[in-house]
Amino acid sequence: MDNPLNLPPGSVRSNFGSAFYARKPGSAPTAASLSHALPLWPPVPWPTLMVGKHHMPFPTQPAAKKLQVRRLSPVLSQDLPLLEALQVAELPPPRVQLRPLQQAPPVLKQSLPKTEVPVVLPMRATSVDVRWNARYPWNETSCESTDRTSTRKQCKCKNSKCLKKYCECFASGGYCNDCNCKNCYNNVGHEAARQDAIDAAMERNPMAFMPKIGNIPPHAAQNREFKVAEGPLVGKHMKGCHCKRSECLKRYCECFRSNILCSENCKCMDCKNYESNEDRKAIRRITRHQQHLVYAHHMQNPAAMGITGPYAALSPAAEKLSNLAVASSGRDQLISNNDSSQVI
DNA sequence: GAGTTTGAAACT
DNA sequence: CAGTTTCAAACTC
Ligand SMILES: [Zn+2]
Ligand SMILES: [Zn+2]
Ligand SMILES: [Zn+2]
Ligand SMILES: [Zn+2]
Ligand SMILES: [Zn+2]
Ligand SMILES: [Zn+2]
Repeated sequence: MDNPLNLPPGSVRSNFGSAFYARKPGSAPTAASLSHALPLWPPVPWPTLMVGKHHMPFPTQPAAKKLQVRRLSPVLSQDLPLLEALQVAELPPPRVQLRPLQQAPPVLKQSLPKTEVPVVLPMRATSVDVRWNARYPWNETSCESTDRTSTRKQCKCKNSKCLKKYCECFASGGYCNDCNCKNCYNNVGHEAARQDAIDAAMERNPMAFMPKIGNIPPHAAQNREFKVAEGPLVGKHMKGCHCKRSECLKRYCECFRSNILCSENCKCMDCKNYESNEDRKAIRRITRHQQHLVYAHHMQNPAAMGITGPYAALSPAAEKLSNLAVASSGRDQLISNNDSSQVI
């Protein structure tokens, strides 16, 4: 969505490989990594892997998981098409393919602070969500909002020209569109510079524009049902987070903001983003509640939402709840007890 | 709205 | 690779 103009989108699809390779014939490292990466990737971006370690604080199981997977080639061919269908995403296109398409969709933007749903694609097939970048969860579930609102957040970059991954628009492979950035080069008027930036980012990290969250659902994928909305979490962050102070229960954590549990890929400290954690459950509960409130509010007065903080648009009641959540996560005592019963 | 905190991305 | 700096979002007040 949002990629208005341009589109690079396609990229994802079938052309991963080509895209990668396409660019600089020269870069050795890149090529090397890619080559080995390629085989695995095509379809679902991150097939699976697993393993690992993870220090789970408690007994809980690693939520994460174990999945196994296998399959490679066969999948490839199949999946590709699927992916293509589902995803519309955008990826920075290799230079070659740029297409000047134009026009930007209307895009509506906005939404609540939204939580990001990781998404699950209910639909057809397969799978997974692929979000291009955890930093930007825009993904909306297809069913839900798909049509309308293509939610996208507007960046407010000031020093990066929106040509570094610090910019969420750029990081997600999209162009800035109706953002509040300054000195923005992430637009069709600066295509050359943008492409150079893409190349540079890819050179630093060949997987720079690959989805950060991989799902893995061999079987899950096949079962359409899944838990559609909400569920906690399907998928895992491929690089894992490295949080030190947020306990992975604040949006500073990419796993948390993508609504997925931390996995063995994460190297976080004092992580509470694991299945059995009570603080996490409480927060999720509240978040959900907020969404409802917000949604309701939104319905009433669409114009109301703002840009402000996460809870800004919430009704007072919601705000209180959110505060409560925060407090609880912190360390207070009461929280947990109070909720003794519930949760998810 | 200004100021602080946070962790990814970039840089050395 | 580790350590540091930069950056913009998330959060706080
Ligand atoms: Zn930007
Ligand atoms: Zn932008
Ligand atoms: Zn911009
Ligand atoms: Zn984390
Ligand atoms: Zn994590
Ligand atoms: Zn964690």
